[in-house]
Amino acid sequence: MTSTTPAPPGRPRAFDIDEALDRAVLVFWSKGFEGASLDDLTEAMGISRPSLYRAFGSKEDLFYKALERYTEGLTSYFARALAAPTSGAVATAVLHGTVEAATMPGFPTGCLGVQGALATGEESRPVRDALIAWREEGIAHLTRRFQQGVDAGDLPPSADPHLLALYLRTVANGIAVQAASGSSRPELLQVANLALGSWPKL
Amino acid sequence: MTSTTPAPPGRPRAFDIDEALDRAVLVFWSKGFEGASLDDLTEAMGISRPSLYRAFGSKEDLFYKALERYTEGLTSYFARALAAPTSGAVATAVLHGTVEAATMPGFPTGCLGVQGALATGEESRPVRDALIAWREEGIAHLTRRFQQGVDAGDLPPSADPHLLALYLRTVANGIAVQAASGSSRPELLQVANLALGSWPKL
DNA sequence: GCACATCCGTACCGATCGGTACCGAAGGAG
DNA sequence: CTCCTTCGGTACCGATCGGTACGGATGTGC
Repeated sequence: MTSTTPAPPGRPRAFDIDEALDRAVLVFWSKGFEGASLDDLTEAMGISRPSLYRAFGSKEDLFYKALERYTEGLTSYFARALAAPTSGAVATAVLHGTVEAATMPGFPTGCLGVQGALATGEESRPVRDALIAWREEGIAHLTRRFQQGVDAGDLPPSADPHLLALYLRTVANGIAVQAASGSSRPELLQVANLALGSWPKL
Repeated sequence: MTSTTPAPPGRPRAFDIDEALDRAVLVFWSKGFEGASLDDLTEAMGISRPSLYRAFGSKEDLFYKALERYTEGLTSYFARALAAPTSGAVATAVLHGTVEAATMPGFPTGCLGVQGALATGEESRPVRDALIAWREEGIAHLTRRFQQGVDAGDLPPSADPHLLALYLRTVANGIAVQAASGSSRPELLQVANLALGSWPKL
């Protein structure tokens, strides 16, 4: 007996909501928001259409929840990378983590946060904007971390934290696109290491 | 009187086919292949639906022709960049050109070759694959150019032409994504210059 | 003039889109 | 047991999707 909520009224849900969400992540990841139809989603999740709507609200809400789960799961390397001891180690961990996450065997290639909705029609604009904000948030986290690096002296005083953060995010975006195009993990690791060659030295 | 084909039989076309194609480029560029509906396209092009089909075949064929026109027009900087005197000048021209093309005032942000169809549903896979091939072709051109650079001695003998080409394309992809996310031209120019800092020195 | 070929747009096609009304089933509370 | 709430799926909704049949218009070649 766990200490979870005692037991909600009504008929209990017959499927694992997190497992279903994981399946939705894979569909959105490989086909994008607009390319993923409700039939694609319900088939992959193993549930009927009304069940999906009861559990997640709408296709758009499902996407947001899938993005959240993706962030906390397959992209958790990012939060760990921010905790690396030096700014240089952060940069290395971010790019290496990006390469690994974007070329994970058994998963779609690339990054949900990039290819989920890069250019869309008018009605999917909120989703596109949410992904822009998602990427922007990553830049903001990196900027703060590199400002700490400047303050702590592991970056030169002349270093521009925002520029470095934008640079990392740009290279990570590019890696995601190349992974989606079929580039291999070893190739992209070389690219990441080459990009790290411009990292400011003390 | 020009020296074009004398005059085809039948009723002459009432619109400029290249101008219509330019409009289609803008629609595909900003909304992507899947996000661009036929109503979006016909409205922007100023022609009716059957006219579009007579002139271009299908939505998919229209996209391919739009991509071709985009390549020869707004992305012609790439061909010029390849003709720069040294490998380093090529790299600089490619990234600077990418930034400019991706942040051109009055045009959609980003790059049609990236956001036109990055992740799609099953039925749009040929379009996605065509864009992968389009980007791959750019890498192949750069690889050959940098091999010339190694042979000519403007790159160190240890330089890997393919890796350098993949690196440039990766950064260019990332710049395109960031431009589509709203990053400014000056910001991205700084990013491009930072990326060029890893360029191998003689 | 007459054929002929191509273009024009209106009005339509079946298919698929995202989303929901409905009703029976399955649980807890009294 | 009865009530109540939520879940289950079938079967459907209007809207939009990409694509086309068709009849009138407009040009060239004879």
